[in-house]
Amino acid sequence: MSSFDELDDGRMARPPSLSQQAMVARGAPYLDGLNAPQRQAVEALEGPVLMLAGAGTGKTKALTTRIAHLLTTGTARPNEILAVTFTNKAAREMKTRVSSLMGQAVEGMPWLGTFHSVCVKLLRRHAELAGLKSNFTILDTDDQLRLLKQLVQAANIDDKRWPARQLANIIDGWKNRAWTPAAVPASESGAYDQKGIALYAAYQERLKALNAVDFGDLLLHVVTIFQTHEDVLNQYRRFFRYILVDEYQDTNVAQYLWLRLLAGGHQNICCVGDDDQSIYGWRGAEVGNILRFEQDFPGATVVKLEQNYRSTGHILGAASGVIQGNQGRLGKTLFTSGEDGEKVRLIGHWDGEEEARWIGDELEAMQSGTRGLDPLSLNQCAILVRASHQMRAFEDRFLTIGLPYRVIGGPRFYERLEIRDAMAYFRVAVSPDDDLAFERIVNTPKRGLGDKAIQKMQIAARSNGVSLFEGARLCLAAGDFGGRAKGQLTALMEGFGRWHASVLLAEQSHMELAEEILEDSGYIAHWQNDKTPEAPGRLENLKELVKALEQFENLQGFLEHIALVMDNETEDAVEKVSIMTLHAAKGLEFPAVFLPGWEDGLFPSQRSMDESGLKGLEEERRLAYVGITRAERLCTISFAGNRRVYGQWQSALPSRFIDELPPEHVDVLTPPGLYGGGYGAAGMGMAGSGLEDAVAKADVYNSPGWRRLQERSQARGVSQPRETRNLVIDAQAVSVFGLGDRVFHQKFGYGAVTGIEGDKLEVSFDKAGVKKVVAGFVVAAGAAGDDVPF
DNA sequence: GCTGATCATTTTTTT
DNA sequence: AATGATCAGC
Repeated sequence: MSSFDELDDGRMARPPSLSQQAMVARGAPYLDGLNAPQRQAVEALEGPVLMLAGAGTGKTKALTTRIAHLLTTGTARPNEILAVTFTNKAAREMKTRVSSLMGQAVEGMPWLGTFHSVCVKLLRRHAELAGLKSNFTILDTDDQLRLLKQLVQAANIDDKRWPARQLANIIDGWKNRAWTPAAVPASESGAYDQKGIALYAAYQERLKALNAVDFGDLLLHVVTIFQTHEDVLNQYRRFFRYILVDEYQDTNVAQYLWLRLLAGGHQNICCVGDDDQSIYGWRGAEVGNILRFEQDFPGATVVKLEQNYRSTGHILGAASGVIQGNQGRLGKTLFTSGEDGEKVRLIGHWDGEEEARWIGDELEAMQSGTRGLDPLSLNQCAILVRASHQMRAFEDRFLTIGLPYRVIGGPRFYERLEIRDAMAYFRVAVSPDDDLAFERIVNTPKRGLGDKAIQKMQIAARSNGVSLFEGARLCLAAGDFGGRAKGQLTALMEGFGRWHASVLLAEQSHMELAEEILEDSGYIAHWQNDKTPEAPGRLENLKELVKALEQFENLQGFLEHIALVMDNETEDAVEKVSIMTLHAAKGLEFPAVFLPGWEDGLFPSQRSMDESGLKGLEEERRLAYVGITRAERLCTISFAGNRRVYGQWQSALPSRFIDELPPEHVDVLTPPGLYGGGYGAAGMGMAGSGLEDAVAKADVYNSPGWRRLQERSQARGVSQPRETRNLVIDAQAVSVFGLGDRVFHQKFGYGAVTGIEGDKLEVSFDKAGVKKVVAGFVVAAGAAGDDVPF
């Protein structure tokens, strides 16, 4: 195990060097660029500090300057500062910015990293206290799931009725709350058909036997060690003299306990966060942590950063209006000294495809500059969606018009099948007793080893108390396999014998070794023989994987890195518009932002509201706030009346969040396609404009939500399109339908009303079957719809 | 043991 | 609509 040099606490009191004293005396230059609250947050070095930093208020600047200040004044040395973030990206950015503030590379800030990477370091030092060896492996969610599935099946549970995935979520939830199996409260005993707690215990036993941990364990084990070994805890309380925490609103209970334990002595903890940007509640984050900070750390200095340097006045106004709908906020009011800029634009569309089409056109127009705005490059534009399935409409559209785009946070490189297979090969080569990895690839490519064969190996392994790898060897020796299986498995085992020796001796470069493994195991050939269209891409990815090895000393180092750093940031020279989820957008900013899909049920997400009620709705609202505040200059919100979800057409009302936008900050755009000629025909290039479309679309624009918008725009003197005025059906028309009425729907055709629930109708359509539709989207047959030819 | 066909399922996801 | 999982048949 490595020495404790990073943790040297031998010289607690050190006089600042002369240069440091001189620096303090003349006022450090890095402080000059700060506003008053930022400066206060930077200079309050001792004791607990809560920095409430609204979106775009320069929180990273304050945080990094604080670190620089700690170092420059000689208050702390680099290795005495514990600074934790949630993402590798955030950690990297902090490192870079501290370095540039200091005017030199920061030598060893060994404890600036993600919660998980810091915990890995700690756990490797004290693995034995958690019943592990210090070279434990870190399982990803895939391994975790396969392991749980085995346990579920071993317990004779019908994994159809009780999916392993569900158990994984339950266990993750418990770990997030820092509950070991013994500590799970009785109130949870009903989980997973009463068997949850027992399976959790069995799972932890298996992990220990495998010398492995999952992501949740990294924190849980360290917290447990701190709680049960006071000497260890006290040691670290002395080492980490100053603690800084980024995105505090996203901490879960385990992380909270971890921080409280470490800060328990000196209380030199500075937490930065924004309760209005807490959007990971479904992942165990507790907004309560930040709301309770002052009780948890009495005497805390609370600093609010409210001056926004990112967005225009209208954008901030719209965001503030929306977030005000939430209860129990700590309450910040963002302001800017900049200009009001463009109002937030709001536009409704007939369906998701039209929404994508319109945004595509807008993006093209913006590149040459519109509305007096400077031309924007695609790199400066982003489309932020609630759910990833919304991305497809945009991808389809952008591919057809040849608009370059990049999807952020999509399927990640290291999560791809072929990469995971290859890494499993590497894992076995490094540690042959990595059972999960061995099991993954023992029959990939096909070696004639099916379930039965693997079962034999497992029995052999378990009854002899050895690894699966040794179990396979025993089975071979016992002559359990014949024919093809025997030959191929023998070859594979011999291969691993060679490769493992090569890892130990390090006689050849690890890149050569990696290539040899993939080649000689037949894995490359496996994809070369594969006729599916994605096979060439997979081979390409494998090449890239080997290339990525270059940056590492050896395979072990690579695997360690990969377990914790799964990001796939590919900087691209080509200008592209970014498409990502709202979650992925947190912390980013763009001059122009599009927020499509603001429909009730999609955003706010129905599921979120069903599962978490008001809490869920408030988290959705914070997501809306995060979305709007990503925009610097232009923010465009849109919704579609109809959308295809899981292959079925569904109608929806505009999001309730749209009604929460303060009208004075919003510009309601005229519905496209409603002009006979003009914009609709020329600009949109749409088929079927004119009366036919106007009649059909009148239904959408007659929905209650849309009518509210119309009223709003009318009130502000914006004229609505000529055609719609004549076609607006009175509000009562919505409730006019009765059971048995014949109705017409644009997508589903004619049908009869079979049920009424509030503003929703159940309609039995002649061709499309029974569907639930919003009353606003159907027309009484014999009224407007009948005369329209389709 | 492997392959193809049918059937059910479908959020957001820092590590 | 598309993907993944399971099951029947070879």
